[in-house]
Amino acid sequence: MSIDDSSIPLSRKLITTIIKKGAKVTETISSTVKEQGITLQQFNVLRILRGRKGKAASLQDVSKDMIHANSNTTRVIDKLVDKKYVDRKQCPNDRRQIELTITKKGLDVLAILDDKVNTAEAEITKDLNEDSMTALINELEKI
Amino acid sequence: MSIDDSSIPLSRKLITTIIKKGAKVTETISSTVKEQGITLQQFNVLRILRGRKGKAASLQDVSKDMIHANSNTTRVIDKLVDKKYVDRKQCPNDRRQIELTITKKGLDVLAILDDKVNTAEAEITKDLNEDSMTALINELEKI
DNA sequence: CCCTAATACTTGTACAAACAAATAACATAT
DNA sequence: ATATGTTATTTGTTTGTACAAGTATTAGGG
Repeated sequence: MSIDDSSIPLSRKLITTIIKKGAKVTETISSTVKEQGITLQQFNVLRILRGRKGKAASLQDVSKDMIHANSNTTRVIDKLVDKKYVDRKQCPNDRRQIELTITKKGLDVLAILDDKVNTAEAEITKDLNEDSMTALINELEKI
Repeated sequence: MSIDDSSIPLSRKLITTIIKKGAKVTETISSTVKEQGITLQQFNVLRILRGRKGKAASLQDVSKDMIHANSNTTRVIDKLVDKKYVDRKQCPNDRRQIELTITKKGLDVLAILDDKVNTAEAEITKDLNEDSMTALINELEKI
């Protein structure tokens, strides 16, 4: 029973692997963006806002693309506003909503990080070719 | 440029997928073990100790198999000792070390959770066959 | 209009993780 | 024996996450 791993269901092995690799990748990218003093969550928000190309986003718009979407989104954005990477103002049409836009300063930070993150990502996936990556993505999407 | 995703490197797409799926799987298993009032970290420690089949483990032994191995391991174990799921005593040969063993009560909790976790894991991987899972594990190990 | 419900966001609190420093016990060299 | 360094574990502090409740604004039915 402990001679090999045959007693461990394959699904458990896969799930353990996904959890561990997820944690490893998260930590690698986190430490990369931390060089510019931001967290992975903050980095993701900045990228989401940049992706809107000037169009304002509400808090919900941002939340739904985040990994841990919840009430803490407000506080993640607080930090970005403090750093002047994001502008937040009340939406005139619906005063419950907020309008979020990335600032020039925010874009500058992203520009610096783009290269470093690309490099980190390439390093992580260096032992995989394009076909492997495509296959991995497709299979992981079934989970 | 925004008509399809061709401007996004494949490695980034893969890494985003791994991070998201890792978070999703972590949350699913976490909420399963929470039914018995323990966290995923505590659950992992219990399984590590069970795997030693009576042989005592030091804090380091446990730490090196944990996902977030660090100083907080002490506090994770504190909780398990409080719940009487784990015994902790000083090692007589080297009084710096501690000897950790799982109690009957700890084994009982694991027995209850085994079924539930197996079910959750099977549910997560239900759209994958054995070959896909094996392939996934092998490819993920390259990361 | 007024009341109730729904929506959008914020705040409070408890718990967990990251990072750094501290304590205690042992090992080695003198 | 004593000082020095190393190992094993613990503690302190700050930041991040989960969960629940609160506030403000709008929408819709009478």
